[in-house]
Amino acid sequence: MTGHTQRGQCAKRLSILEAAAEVFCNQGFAGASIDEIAAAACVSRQTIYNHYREKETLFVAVVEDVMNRANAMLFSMLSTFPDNADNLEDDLTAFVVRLNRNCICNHDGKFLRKLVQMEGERYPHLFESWRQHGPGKLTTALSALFARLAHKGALVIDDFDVAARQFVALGNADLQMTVLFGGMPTDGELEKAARNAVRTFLKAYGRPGPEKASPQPQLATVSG
Amino acid sequence: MTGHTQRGQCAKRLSILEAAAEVFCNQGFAGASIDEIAAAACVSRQTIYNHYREKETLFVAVVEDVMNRANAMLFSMLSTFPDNADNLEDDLTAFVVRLNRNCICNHDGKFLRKLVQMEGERYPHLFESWRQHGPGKLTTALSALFARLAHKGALVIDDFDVAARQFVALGNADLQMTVLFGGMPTDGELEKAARNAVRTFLKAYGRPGPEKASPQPQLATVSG
DNA sequence: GACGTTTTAGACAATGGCGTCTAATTTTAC
DNA sequence: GTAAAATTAGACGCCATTGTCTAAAACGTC
Repeated sequence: MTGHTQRGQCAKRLSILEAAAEVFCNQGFAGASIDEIAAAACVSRQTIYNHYREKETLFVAVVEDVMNRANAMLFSMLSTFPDNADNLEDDLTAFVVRLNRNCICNHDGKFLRKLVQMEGERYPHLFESWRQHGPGKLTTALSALFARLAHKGALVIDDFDVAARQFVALGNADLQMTVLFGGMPTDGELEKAARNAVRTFLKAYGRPGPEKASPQPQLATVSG
Repeated sequence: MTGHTQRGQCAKRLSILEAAAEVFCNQGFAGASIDEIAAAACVSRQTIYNHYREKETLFVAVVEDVMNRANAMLFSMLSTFPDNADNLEDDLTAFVVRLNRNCICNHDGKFLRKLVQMEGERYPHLFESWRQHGPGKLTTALSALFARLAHKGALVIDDFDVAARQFVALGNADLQMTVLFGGMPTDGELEKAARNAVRTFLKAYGRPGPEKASPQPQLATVSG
């Protein structure tokens, strides 16, 4: 190894991280065994100890890895905000669908939620970082978006932060159980959930003006 | 033992269940040790094996015990619904405060949430029962309440089930992080969160009629 | 006070996981 | 091709935990 190391290592590393994420997620930190991780990664136990000093080191590395992926995904999502106020309902709906699919209900989202619940108190620094870069970034960005839209007159909002948190909460309202048990909703469920969420959000915060926010005022909602 | 057994046992049983709940919640099933539970319960290890055949038996008993308490609490809450439409905002707010304090953010709520996340896949029957008797009962009851209120003309709702889920989701929107990390919000936070939730809910579903739903249309919201 | 039950402390074997070590083998770099 | 580095399988010591067992103590009831 003459300096820039990585290559054969890299494949093994990724294999280990992936397998460890799976096993930690299913068994928890205490329940996960290094041997099981090694087997799942098709790697010898010693190789794991070669890369990570001990079980805890591996665990922290796994969490950081998943967090990085999740953060990158969130960041790429936040750059696709709807910025003009035409088609606001459809744009927001599409955003919620993608947010739920790519950040909340996906593999990494499930992993982080489980881990925060299970080991959050044991690694406060790790999960404080998650909070800031995940939910924190999301609500901050949403808050800014809503401020822009309110400035344009497309929304009527008194507290942008509250509205942002409520937006996220509404986006998950119909998926709570699926999400809690780790399932992935179907495309249809994602679509329905997002539509219900945005419809209610706009009923509460949409401009009351030209009666355009909700096209069919009294039609039955797509039920969950 | 002359027939109806229980008495000295009962105290020990409760002590064991309480301690086990604490330890299981903090360490997870795999991480919890019988000795630690015994020590926390001020009981010898053999006594535990005397009441519960093995670790898993104890675990199931603990979950069922907590679920029963939580269900009883929820049931008592559901009987205190606001039923008349005057003071709807205040009544709903008070309900959300109590719901969050007594069912969502309290000890048992935290325990069940953690356990559902951690071990839900390993005990599907147990947690299906939780889902039905907990969140299921809650949204059903809320749905019925909203139907009554809509019938009276106090609310305008197209899909009662969706509205019920959204109501719960909004009630937690401002507390997500506190709840996730197992903390108990202060009274002030509970009050603010509930008020924000109900205000938004009524903006979306309140009768638009005599401009009474939101007393100060454009005043700043109590921010979270 | 006597008897049956429950509890207790501790010893005990069995299991399984962690982390180390070694010697052989494979991969990589040059 | 050769040397350095990485990987592997497996054995090993160590420790924690589970669940059993036993003999003594505490308890409750009559």
